[in-house]
Amino acid sequence: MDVTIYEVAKRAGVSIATVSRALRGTGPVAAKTREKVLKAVEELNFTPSRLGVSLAEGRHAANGVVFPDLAGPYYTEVLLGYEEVASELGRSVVILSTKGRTKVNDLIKDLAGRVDGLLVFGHAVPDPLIAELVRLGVRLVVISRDPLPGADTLRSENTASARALAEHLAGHGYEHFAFLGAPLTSGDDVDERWRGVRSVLGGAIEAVATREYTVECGFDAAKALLKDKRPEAIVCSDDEVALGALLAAEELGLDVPGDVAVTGWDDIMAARHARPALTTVRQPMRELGARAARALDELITGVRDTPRHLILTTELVVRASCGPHPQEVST
Amino acid sequence: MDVTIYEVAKRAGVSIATVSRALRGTGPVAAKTREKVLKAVEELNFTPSRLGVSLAEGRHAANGVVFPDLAGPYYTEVLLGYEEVASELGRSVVILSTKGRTKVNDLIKDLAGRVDGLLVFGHAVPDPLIAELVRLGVRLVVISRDPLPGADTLRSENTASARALAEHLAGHGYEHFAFLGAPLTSGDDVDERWRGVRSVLGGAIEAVATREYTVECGFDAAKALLKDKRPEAIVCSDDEVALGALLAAEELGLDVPGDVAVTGWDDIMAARHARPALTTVRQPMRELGARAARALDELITGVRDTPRHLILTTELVVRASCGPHPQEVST
DNA sequence: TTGTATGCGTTATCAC
DNA sequence: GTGATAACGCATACAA
Repeated sequence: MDVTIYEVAKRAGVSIATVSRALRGTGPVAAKTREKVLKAVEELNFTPSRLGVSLAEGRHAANGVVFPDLAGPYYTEVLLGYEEVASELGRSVVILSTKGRTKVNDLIKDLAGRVDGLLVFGHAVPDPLIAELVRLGVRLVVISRDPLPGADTLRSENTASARALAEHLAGHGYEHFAFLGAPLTSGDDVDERWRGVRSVLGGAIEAVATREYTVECGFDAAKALLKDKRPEAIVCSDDEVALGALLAAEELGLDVPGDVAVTGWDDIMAARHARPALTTVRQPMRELGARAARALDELITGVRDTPRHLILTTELVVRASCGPHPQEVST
Repeated sequence: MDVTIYEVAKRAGVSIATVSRALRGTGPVAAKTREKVLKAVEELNFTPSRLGVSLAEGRHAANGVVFPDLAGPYYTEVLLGYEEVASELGRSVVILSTKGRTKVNDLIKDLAGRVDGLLVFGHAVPDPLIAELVRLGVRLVVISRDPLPGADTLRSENTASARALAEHLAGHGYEHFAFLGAPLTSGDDVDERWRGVRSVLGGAIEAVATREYTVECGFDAAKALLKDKRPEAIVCSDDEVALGALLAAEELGLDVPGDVAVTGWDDIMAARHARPALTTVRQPMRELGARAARALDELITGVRDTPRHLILTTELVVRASCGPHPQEVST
């Protein structure tokens, strides 16, 4: 990556304008000339400098993505869907993880300066900074959050699914519930799930915090919870916390769902393989990422310039962990 | 991100050279002048264009990473270690996934054109292309592979660990083994593990292919294997395949390790939580990524210009899945 | 159909 | 201490 368009032009005996035209097919070039150019390109092994192209075109041909962490399948799946579509659209993906990072704002601003648009997970970017980015004209898609002025938002449906899940559990006859996975930040996915189940179960459900949304944290919190008072059913914020809860129950010698029912959220691959198989709400993670990439592309190319707020549908997946069912449902 | 250095200069009543100097602290600037500049910068909300800076500096301040997929904790962990250190060193990370991608070579070349150096996982980049990249002068760190001319390579130790694992299993008295996870490409991690165990177990162990290194594939392959002839111990290429094998055994009503022993590799978080807890070989995934980032930085900055081939040490982690032990080992 | 010249936004080398 | 100005590598109006 050292040879420039000038050397190609000289070797082919043409001007750099002609080389550029021949290579990108913009403007007319005589067949014979084109051949000379291509030959020179071949011989010199020329590849246009990305920097030069970007500077001249006024675009990076790259998208950014900001996430808190990459732990667990959720972020990974969304990221893969995002990268795949971005790549299809000719855009690279620049990543930024914020967890445990100092000077997050600077990092995010720097990132914003090297891409045409940004995908942001939940609260990985502080709200004031989001507002500032919007003000600066940065194309933004925010995932798993309430609608935000100036940016696209994209999420899976939570409230109705949460209600459906709660009603299903109530149908099992349970009367004492716990919601594991604290709804720390309002307006995000977990908060919506919490509100959804509570709107059905009311005072019969109590929120219990986990430090993070991981198997480990779910395990710790569930163990403490189950030792203390024992709810009949634990509604977890996500599958990983739920897997932790299953392990905690086992360690305490409790049967699931016999002694305590457990449910998750997301339907990650491990949910189906858990013992017992996990009742959960399926969320289209891959598609979330893919849609985000397309939405960002629309914003960047200017096909659309008014923000859009999309909600993807989810599906209640009933398996064994929430209790016995007359006719076995397999998924 | 629209205001240029010229507007700042005009507003501050100085030249662009002075603005640049004031901002990056290169060259002398009168205290009073600096203040004027900073004020103008503040008022206009100026941020130097990444493109302009990169073009002038002749560097991208970005690293690339090419992986086949992001499925499972292994790639994710390495990636996080890599991104963390790269970020510390002031470099962004541009990702590229090759799985199911057409025109992989073009994508990789494009990526190479927008970064200062590349981290490559195993065989995510075809060997001929690696050679070409080396020829083009691209700084390269290849992970989990045999040493390669012109590039750094970095991996965890495999052979000795595999031998230790095999000897441990032999110590249990087993006589018929299977290696689950076909060593498809020679010179990579799984191939080394296979050779290592075979060097100890000889004809007593047989290789069985999995389509990929995932729980699903491990499950399928293990089920077929266990239905057919039943080895006393299954040595899996990695923890995910091993988790699949555990599930397969359970589905077939087999006890682990009573009916069949199972071992993994990597020591991902789920290994400790598996039932039974998985005997495995711990590999420092995070550190692998971190080291890769530092190595790349050395290559890019020119601190070092001869390739280095590093091997990180691993640790045999004996848990319950390989059989009963006199004194219980907990990890 | 082709070439010239300018712009893109910086940094850095010189003069002053 | 400061200011012109030449790179950096390309795309593209505009002229020819």
